[in-house]
Amino acid sequence: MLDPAYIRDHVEEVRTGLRNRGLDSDKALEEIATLETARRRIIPELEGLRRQQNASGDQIAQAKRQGKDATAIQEANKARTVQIKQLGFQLDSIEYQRTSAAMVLPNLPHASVPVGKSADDNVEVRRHGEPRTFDFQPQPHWDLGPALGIIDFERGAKLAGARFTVLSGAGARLSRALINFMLDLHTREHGYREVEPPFLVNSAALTGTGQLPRFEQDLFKIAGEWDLYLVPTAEVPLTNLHRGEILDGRELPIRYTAYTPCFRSEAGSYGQDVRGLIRQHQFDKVELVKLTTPESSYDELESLTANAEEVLKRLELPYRTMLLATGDMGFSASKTYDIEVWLPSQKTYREISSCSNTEAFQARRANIKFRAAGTGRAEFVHALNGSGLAVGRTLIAILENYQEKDGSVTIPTALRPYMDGKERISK
RNA sequence: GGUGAGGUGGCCGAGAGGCUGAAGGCGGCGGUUUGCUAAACCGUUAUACGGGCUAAAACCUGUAUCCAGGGUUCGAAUCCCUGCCUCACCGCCA
Repeated sequence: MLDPAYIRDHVEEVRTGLRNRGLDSDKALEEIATLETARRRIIPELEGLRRQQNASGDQIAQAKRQGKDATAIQEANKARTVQIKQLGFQLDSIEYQRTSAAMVLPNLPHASVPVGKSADDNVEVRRHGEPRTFDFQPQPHWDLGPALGIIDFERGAKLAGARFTVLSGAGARLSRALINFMLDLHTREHGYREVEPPFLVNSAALTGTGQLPRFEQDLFKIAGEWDLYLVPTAEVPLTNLHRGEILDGRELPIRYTAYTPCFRSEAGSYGQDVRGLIRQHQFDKVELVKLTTPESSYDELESLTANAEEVLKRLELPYRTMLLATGDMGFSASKTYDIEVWLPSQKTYREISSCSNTEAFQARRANIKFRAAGTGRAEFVHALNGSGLAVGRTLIAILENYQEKDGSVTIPTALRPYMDGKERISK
């Protein structure tokens, strides 16, 4: 959430930032500014009344102790109590409206983010590895996988419907190997603490990271009287671990990694990536989350992105890293790098990780603060997140990039210790 | 699912209508002492939102906050209702 007080005092700056994201927010900003002003008119009035009430309350107490009559003061207070209650409800209503309006606005882009309408305006910042040249026609994974008997789309559909898939045999094993490989890398070498969170989260957590209230249609909600949703990403439980806390500044940065399945309804994505494992209702992901100070958050974004890229380097998969333009960024992000892996069958780079600095946007929603060394004021942390990596898409990339003419797939060297030393998947 | 007991500051724990932002202890921070460490002693120690002062802070001041939301009352941490959560026991169960 953007700070309503900041919006009031910097309407033009906020308007420009949101316009760069392709959003016409004039009405919303005006509403927030107006509500904020109204709020600051009511607060002193209300507090003045309460102050009088407190003072005469003391008078009553004193009179009673001395055995005097205090009926007159009591009567005056009675009237004022009604007034205070009414004004209090009015203030609650204004604050509710103000927060509701602010909650649906996305984050402001960082100054280093290229202004642009769409993914076409994203900027490539680096590229690693050479796409392999094939002396045969490389197959897409949706042909390779079923042919090897390790991916079963039909049976996935039988069990749960479209966009659900069964991995079996070496496919299931490869997926588990990838999860372990990624978690080991991030915990042993990159300093992240491994977490196994709940795979269901409540609405408060989803509000903290920004999925709610605006994107409920993208989530799977548990039926019945439960306030629970399937996690769309481990970013939600990991970032919310410290919701409502004030952290010791000396503990920062805090780095968490978790493997979770992720569940997304993919509402409105009909027709996109209908084939294969690219876009599923359920997929596995190893996530990276950092909570840090405002001073260090952009350095931490660079290292977090590098941590995710390292997975691809070790797996010897060609990728490029894109700096997203203002129009292509997610709701909560101030700045985002997408890592895209080469897919030979599509002859293109496809997103396999998205690494973002949300600055104080999520921290304000989730109320996560820190206090600099010992004393000092509590202020909002900066929260970062990134995929490290999406497991299903990594599996696709391995199948497609490491395929051989006979339809078998070589297992990347780095992964072999996790596959009982196996070098190849074949029929 | 049933029954019972509870939710007070970073933690433990008192308070049972006004004198309580809240005793006491622990922890944290600052200091005294010390060759260093420990111990001891002294001081200090919540958050949010307003107002004042300010370049900005510091600071001063007000209001709110004892799980949350309602209610009773001139006045609620304290009484009543609802919800949420925790613990214990029973049942069921990986």
